[in-house]
Amino acid sequence: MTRVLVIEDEPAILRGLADNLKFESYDVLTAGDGESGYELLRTGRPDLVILDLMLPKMSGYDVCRKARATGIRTPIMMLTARGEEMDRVAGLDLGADDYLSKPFSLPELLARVRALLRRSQVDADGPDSLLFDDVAIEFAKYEARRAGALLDMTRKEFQVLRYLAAHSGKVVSREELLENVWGMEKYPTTRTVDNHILSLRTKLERDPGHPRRLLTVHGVGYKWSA
Amino acid sequence: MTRVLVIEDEPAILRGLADNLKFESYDVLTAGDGESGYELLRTGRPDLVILDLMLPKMSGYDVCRKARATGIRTPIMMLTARGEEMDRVAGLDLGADDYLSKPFSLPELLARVRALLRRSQVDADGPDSLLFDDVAIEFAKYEARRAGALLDMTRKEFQVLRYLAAHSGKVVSREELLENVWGMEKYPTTRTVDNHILSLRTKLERDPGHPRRLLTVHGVGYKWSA
DNA sequence: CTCCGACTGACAATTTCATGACAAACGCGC
DNA sequence: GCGCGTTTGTCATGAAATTGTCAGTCGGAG
Repeated sequence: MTRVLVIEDEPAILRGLADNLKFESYDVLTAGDGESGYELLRTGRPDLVILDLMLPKMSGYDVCRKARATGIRTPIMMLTARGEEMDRVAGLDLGADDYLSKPFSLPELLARVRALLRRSQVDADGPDSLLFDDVAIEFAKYEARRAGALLDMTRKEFQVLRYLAAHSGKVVSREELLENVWGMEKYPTTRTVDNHILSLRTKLERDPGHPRRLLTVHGVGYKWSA
Repeated sequence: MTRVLVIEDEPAILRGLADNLKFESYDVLTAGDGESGYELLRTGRPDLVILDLMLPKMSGYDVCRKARATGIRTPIMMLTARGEEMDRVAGLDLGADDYLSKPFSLPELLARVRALLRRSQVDADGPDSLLFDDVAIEFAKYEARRAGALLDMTRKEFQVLRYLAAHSGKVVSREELLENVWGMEKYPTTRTVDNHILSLRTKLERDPGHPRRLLTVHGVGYKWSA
């Protein structure tokens, strides 16, 4: 069963969310403050977290940041109180995956929960690390080394590489990459994908001009060759 | 060509959508109310429907429900007006595949349209792999090996081969191939088909001069012999 | 304000595709 | 078996589509 962790200090809202999620047949964990919430996030193996911004002991921001810093990639939906001037972008950059302002409509929250879960299922099966040639990559740490030396790779590059590696061998179209790595709210051109492939190649391939790992399949897309 | 049906009563929006979809080289059908929209949905063979919720004569809900009830599985993207208290859950249960709230960003709509279309095309006919003689083919990887060695095959070759193998034993006319592999809007010469058969034979047959897999049926077409 | 990553657009390089010509093979009637 | 019209095999070539690459812009984070 899918497990959802709700971290929220207002008992009425916490209760309402928990009941409704249970009714939708999710397994529900709850926490009333940031610290215990973070503990449950670490230990309870939730598939998704609904995280209030204003919390006792540790703020939602901090929970989110700390989780991401330690490699936890569980999808997080942030809740902000009415009138709170949440900087959506800042929140998303902390690693939250979606965000909703109170008061929210319950059906909308449930729809977003489903959407997040659906999306996370796609890239959840990505590998935690990659080893090939003289390269070692740890996705949790966003760290890549080549012959021991740190490579300067960007977030997007990690994401693109991880998605390709998650579907090792299978050809992935540019559209599929855009949809799953960038998300539907963004809409760069397919040319953008090529650029990231290009930079990945120059960093990872032995001979970037004749790639052996990040392969082009003309007219279709790219594929990762393990 | 991919055909999109837009059912929307506000002329400005209808026009805008139609123009932009045409610019993206879709074939566009339009309807201004629910009833005529439903008729076009039944008779126009669209590949996707963009459906406004509030419509004269028959609501978007009803169009969607009626379509699903009669076995029409065309992907449907629903549009909801700003401030409308749309119950997304109810909408989803009616069988809509995606939603967007007005005002929406055009690029996002187009991205979602592409995503929906791609998903609906995933279950294209044909086997996932082929094994015969000393050849092994995996279509998802666009990879063909002969005695272990990679063959350099093009996208069209994979597509043609897959279609023939999907109808193993049955004779397939050139016209049928052109329609199903190239698409109805393209119309190359039947000579083009022969060329692809030729290259497939030189790559896959033990003795390309005396094919045993890709057989010619004089005056009719080709067939795959498993 | 400055830097860096992300994105765009242009152009070049490459790959694939379609066409047409001609030769070869086929089917059929004699 | 022979001749003839039709269909298919084969190849070279140019067109078209796709991708590689780079420089420059934009916007947000520090």
